[in-house]
Amino acid sequence: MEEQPITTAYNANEWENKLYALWEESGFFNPDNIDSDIRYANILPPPNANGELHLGHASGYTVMDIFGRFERMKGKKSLLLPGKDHAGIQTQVVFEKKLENEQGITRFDLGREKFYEATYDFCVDRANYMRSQEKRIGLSADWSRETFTLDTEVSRRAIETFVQMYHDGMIYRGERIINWCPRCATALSDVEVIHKDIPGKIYSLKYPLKDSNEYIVVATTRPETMLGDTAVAVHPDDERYKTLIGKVVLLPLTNREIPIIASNRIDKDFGTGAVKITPAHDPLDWEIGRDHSLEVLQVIDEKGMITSLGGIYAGLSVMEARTKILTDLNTLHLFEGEQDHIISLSQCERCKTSIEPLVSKQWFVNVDAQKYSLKKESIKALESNTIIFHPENMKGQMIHWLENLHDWCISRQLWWGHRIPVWYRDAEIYCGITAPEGSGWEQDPDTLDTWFSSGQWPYTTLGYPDTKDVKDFYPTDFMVMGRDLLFFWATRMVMFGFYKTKMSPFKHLYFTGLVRDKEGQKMSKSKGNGINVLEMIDRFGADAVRLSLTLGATPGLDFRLYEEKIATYRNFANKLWNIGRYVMSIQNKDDERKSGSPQPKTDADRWILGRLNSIVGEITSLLENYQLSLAGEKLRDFTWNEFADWYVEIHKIEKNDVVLTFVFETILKLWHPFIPYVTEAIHQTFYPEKNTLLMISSWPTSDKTTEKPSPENPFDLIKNLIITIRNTRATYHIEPAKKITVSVNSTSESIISANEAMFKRLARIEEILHTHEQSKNNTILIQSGSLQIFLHLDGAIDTNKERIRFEREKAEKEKYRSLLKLKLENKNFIDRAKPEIILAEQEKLKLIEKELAEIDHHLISLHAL
RNA sequence: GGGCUUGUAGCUCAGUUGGUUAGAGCGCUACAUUGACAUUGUAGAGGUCUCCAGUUCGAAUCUGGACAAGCCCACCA
Repeated sequence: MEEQPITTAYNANEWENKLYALWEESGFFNPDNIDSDIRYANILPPPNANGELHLGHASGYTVMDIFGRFERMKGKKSLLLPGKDHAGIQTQVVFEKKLENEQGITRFDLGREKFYEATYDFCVDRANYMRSQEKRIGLSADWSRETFTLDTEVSRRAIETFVQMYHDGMIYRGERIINWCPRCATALSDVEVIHKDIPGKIYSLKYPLKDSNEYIVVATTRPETMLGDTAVAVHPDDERYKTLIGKVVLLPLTNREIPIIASNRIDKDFGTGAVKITPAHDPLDWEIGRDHSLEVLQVIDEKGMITSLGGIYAGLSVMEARTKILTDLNTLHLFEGEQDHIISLSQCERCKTSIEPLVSKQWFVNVDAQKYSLKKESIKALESNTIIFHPENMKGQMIHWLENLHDWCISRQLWWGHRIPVWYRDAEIYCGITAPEGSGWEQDPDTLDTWFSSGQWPYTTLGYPDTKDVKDFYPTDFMVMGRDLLFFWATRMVMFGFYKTKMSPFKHLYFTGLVRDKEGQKMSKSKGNGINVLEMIDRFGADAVRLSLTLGATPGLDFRLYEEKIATYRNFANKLWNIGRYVMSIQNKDDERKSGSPQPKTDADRWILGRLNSIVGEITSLLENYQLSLAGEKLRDFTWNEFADWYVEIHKIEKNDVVLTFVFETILKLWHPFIPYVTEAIHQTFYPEKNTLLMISSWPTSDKTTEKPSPENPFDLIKNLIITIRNTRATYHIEPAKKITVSVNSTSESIISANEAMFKRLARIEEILHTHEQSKNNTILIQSGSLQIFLHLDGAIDTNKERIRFEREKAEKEKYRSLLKLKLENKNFIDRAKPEIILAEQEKLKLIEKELAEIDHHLISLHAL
């Protein structure tokens, strides 16, 4: 790639597109170009083809890409397979609106075929746009394998499953009560209906008994449905109504005769305890109606209007009918009253129109069929831990949902989607992939629920059953989705996967939380509190956005995002870039590459290499255990607080270019999955001529045999000593520029001498006096473990300040000492803890005792002053 | 009605088999421009880990309960 200027600050905008092109051209997004026997696969959730990249996508993609890149660097053939979803109902709603707004026409003006073609073109166009946005977040997906749910092959495989299930007796067509959206004019499954509690009224209506002056009072929130009542139900044990069971009611307004029946589904304590039964327009009434073979009268049609069965109310809308019926009942003195009541309103998930429960002929999946029970088989598989859930509790939720699963309505009265593979000729019915031989056959006009095809996504995309990709990559390793998709998508994939392929479609199922705003509110267009991902990428860089979406986020739990947060991660990317600039400046000066096997010379070298070694081990194991956030945070702390703040500073005094370069290059590799752009940018600047990619460099390994650092590690002693000196200088308001003299006694001499240059520089020391006599006049004692030095202050020391400083230190240490003592005197602790831990604790105690003794000693001499 | 989740510094959150002298980032205070970085550095203040009981030698961590917040599911008309 062309050379980039090494700017003072990292400029993400100037790098990102070029780096992405570099990766894409390398061909390594495609696992076929990676030489390995180990494979890793993650089928990416297909976003709706009509959409735009939002934070939800970005957070999922970041998780997927981090693991994809991690596995690739570990040397696996790593496949991230992208795709797009036709999103049946949603796309049709969007596109119909577009037609209406732009051309003032409906889908009927175009006709089914033309409408389908136009929608297809629209999707292709939008998909291209969407793809370009997916690339911006740095997604290392294999675009050569990208699929669309309506691709010929993908469709055929999804349809094949319908046919197979049909012949296995798991799919049937039946007349049942379903959720009907009058606006979308289609049936919906239960999950596509949302419930919203709204304030409303519950009305009490008097139903006169036949041949009597008595009434039975029923309570209802939907009086208009009374036109279709075919019974009144009471609980069999309800004393108030026991004598009425079996009697006949004269339904007001229509004067139809309907029976009073007993059903134990009725709650005696709710309302009046008597319920009007409308089998055609209420799910519970439908069930009761079926139990008692009641007549089903459809009085509301598919547009939400009263049908001709509604007599004088025919042609009115539901709400008009409600008002008129209440007025009419009032006139007849049959309206007893109304009460405020919270109504659970059912709405279409897509267009928010009120759902009308209707009886309709639809296709259903029998989830508990005799030959194969999707429900039971899935639960069985989940209970045997075939899939590892992140977080774990989602598994229980899925099982619970499956246990309560009803048959799934899969036919939609839409034009956009997979056409149901069933043909009719008079009474004949045929189910198959293609139309049957002979003439006169007509295909079912309905399409399949979107989730019927996306539920099969992991294997239809790979080409189940017999392609090479299936053999190589199925079952897949990893699946990520927002927690809101648990019931829509995850459960369907589990059910289909076990049925069709006899195995779990993925080994790990990872849920991201929902992104919320700074106040914890859901982001939405209407609230105007949304954050535009692409704008954030433009302003802060994709790496910053990636970090802001993963660090501090817990699987399955919502998290808050706001600009300041993204900005701090932009600052981190910049920090890394500038560490890179420092490392590069060393290299350029010497005009040779210093990378190689690092040989430690100083205590600092040994320290940083030891720390690096444990960080490599920790990060690797955290990532292998899906602990993204923790891995990233540890890495950031190491990079910034240990490497940059200490080792880089020390390198300015005691140079070991090989160690510096080695540690930095290792850090770059560890960071690459999280922040691919800035790390690759640094790598490309490092080795412009070498044509290597950090993206496919090998993941660092840790040396597990290395000895563990002890608390008396020389570098840590010096480091703490320096911190204590800085602290004391601040207490005494000694100007940072002012250098001071210290005295060192014999016990501390060797460590101080070995680190003299860096110690002098970092603690701002002028001169080190080596005295065997502890000079106490006009000096302040500073200690760090067994290390002791005395600061010489020119003026008289402030005994009061000193005393406060030491009293405070003493109190802290005494607290610690008592805790240690308690622990070590504890029999159970001594019995159970590992010997090396006990030893370490004992060592700590000894050290504390020694320090405390020194402090006491010092306090006495302070008193003497 | 059932289920799930959360409650740790002013704010956002870590803290994974119970043992660290409870952490980070932002914000705040005081200094600082020393060979990359002010998108920076040094130091500091700030927490009875929501509350109550229990298990334990030891609990932010485990158990039970209370309180608060949020989410999901469900056919109370």
